[in-house]
Amino acid sequence: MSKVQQKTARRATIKDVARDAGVSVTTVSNVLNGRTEAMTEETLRRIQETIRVLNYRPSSVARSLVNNSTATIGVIVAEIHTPLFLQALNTIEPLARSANYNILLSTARSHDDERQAVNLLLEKQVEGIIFLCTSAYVDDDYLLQLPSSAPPMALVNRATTQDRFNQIHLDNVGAMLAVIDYLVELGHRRIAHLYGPASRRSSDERLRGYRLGLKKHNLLYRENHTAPGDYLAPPKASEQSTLKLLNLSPRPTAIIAADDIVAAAAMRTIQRAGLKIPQDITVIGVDDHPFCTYLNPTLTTVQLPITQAGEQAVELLIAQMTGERATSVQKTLSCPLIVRESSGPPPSGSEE
Amino acid sequence: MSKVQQKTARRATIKDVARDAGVSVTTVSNVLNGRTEAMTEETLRRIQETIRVLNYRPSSVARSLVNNSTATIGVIVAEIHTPLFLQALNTIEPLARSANYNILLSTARSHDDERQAVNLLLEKQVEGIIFLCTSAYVDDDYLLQLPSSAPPMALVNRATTQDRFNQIHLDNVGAMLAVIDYLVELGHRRIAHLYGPASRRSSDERLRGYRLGLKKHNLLYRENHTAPGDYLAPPKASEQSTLKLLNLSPRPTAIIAADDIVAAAAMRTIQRAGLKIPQDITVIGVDDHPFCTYLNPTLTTVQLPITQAGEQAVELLIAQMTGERATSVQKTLSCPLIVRESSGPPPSGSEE
DNA sequence: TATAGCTAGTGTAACGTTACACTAACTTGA
DNA sequence: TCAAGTTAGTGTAACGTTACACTAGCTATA
Repeated sequence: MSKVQQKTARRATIKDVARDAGVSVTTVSNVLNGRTEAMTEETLRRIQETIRVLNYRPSSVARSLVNNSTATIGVIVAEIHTPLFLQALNTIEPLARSANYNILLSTARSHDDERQAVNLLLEKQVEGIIFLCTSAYVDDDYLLQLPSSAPPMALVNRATTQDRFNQIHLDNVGAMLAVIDYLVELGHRRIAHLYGPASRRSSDERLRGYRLGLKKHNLLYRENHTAPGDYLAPPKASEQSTLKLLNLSPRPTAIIAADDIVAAAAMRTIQRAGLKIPQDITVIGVDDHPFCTYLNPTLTTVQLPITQAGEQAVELLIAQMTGERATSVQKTLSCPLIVRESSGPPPSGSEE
Repeated sequence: MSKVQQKTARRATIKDVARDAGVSVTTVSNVLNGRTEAMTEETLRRIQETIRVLNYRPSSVARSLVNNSTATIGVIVAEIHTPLFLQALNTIEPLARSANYNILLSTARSHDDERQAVNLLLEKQVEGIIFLCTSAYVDDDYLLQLPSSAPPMALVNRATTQDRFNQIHLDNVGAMLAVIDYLVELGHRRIAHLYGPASRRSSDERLRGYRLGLKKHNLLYRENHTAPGDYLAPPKASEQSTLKLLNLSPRPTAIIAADDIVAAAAMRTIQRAGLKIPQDITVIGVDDHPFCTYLNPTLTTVQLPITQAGEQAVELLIAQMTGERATSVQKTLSCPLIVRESSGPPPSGSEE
């Protein structure tokens, strides 16, 4: 048996190509970078053939060093309880790739994790960082201390005090206002809210939107119409909160859940209590998980446009990285209400 | 106003640190790499202080070039219709990071996309590639042509003819056998199957497991007990297939869906036809999406251990990259049945 | 007091590529 | 015929780091 191929061959370099093709490295480099105007067909052909034979691929590490650019965007995904943020990568990556950027991915479960991830990405010389974040209350101490040589950043749904960063927020307050408008329009007067975990900024914002919405329509905010709907906790908690609401007399005619998971728990509890959705009670979620359309009835919900936010983050970053725009941008995306089967008018005779 | 800080400062390099600390670059490099034995406290302190002041971070690009190692693993996610594959990143990334590897992410929607992603990752000099894949029938032409300098690869759920790659497969046949065993044990005799899209290898494997299971228990394979349950198509198709099964007389007492999404569509169809799950009919899914526990009733399903597969892929790659193991490994993971509320004994009097 | 050995460093090639300044050989035209 | 211009290249510093070979200055010992 002839040992035709070595176990682990050394990667071919531009020098190997130059030597085998009988030209200088500069000429090969010119071919690699499309500068082929002043070049004989024969030379071009010979170089291309040599590249093919040696299975040569330029080292982007070396390129990065000399060009001082890695063509890489770092993405930190800090929210893992919902797949929405990871799924935004399905849009972010192709978009970045079409602009010739790669995605270096980090996940973060804690503030320290995030900090470590940022340091790692900075060492890797990424040219931009996207935070796909929890709206947890985290401070941004270390973000503020970043050197001026730090690349542009885009924070999706992440709290910060600085407008030196691009920021894309979700209009949680406005979304709740729209939900209440919708419910009142349908005739609901007793609207309950299963509020999210205290650790999330979004929980407060939605609760605020809920209260503002009630006020707007001259409805009383009742303490006992709210109960915890912690999507980070086992569903048991949300089920108990739902039961508590169902036992009120008069019963609320609509429940706005903290998110779709809590809404699903509420739906099960309601159905097991022998009530019909939406005939007896309306349920509305938040997130617009894909599974909303698989529930029975399908779930009316507030859509969180994370994918859209991710897209915009990429575009904002690329505009800054290419020098097309110098300043950072802050924007707030509205969250549309997606009406499905779980919402409808309150049962007749439900007036107080 | 004094111009204390430039708008975009140049990144500090090891030379800047050496100059400011009054030592050679070698000494700084020694500090960076923990070789501080032969060093006075004073020198060490001065260097560390200078690093802090200049906000210096070593360039991993330069390190990669000289060390000929990027400490990066490429991950290609080729399955985007289900979040399971992307969610595996929640495990893969921390695991890789704890071994000091970064994740360079690519998504792939087509064979060409995948090919392009591989080329990109090779240029980026990743030290290993993980395919988190569709089980679509794709050929592996270009994989076979990769040079011997290509890094180790781990294919999760991806077809290939070569055992030069690490491979982790899912035991679809065994899973279906186990489901049928379970159903027969409960007393079911008329078991239907909503089979997956023809483009997926897993669809065939599960159909084969279905037929083998029936045979094992001396049950007749009936053509009309199978119908398409294409999770890539709109749910309408699955609903119609379910209706077709419900209209059979005698009716099947159990339906095994192609995946959880199809199972959810089947459940809705069944419930709207006025039948109860599992009292009138059992429904079983495949995937174990998180939403299985939010359905009403909660869905009995076959768990696809993608996360576990991802973990093992990382471990296999790292073992090869560190030279701990030279050969590739092929393994098949079993897919456990997760029994929840949607399955139970057939209705009494359902014997033929 | 010569020298071997130690301590705390230093100097520089090399990694693979690109940018920039250069040039040999040919062509053109007055 | 020769200067100027063009064509098709070449040669090398530089990017930021590490590895490796080197050394100045001190101490201990015979």
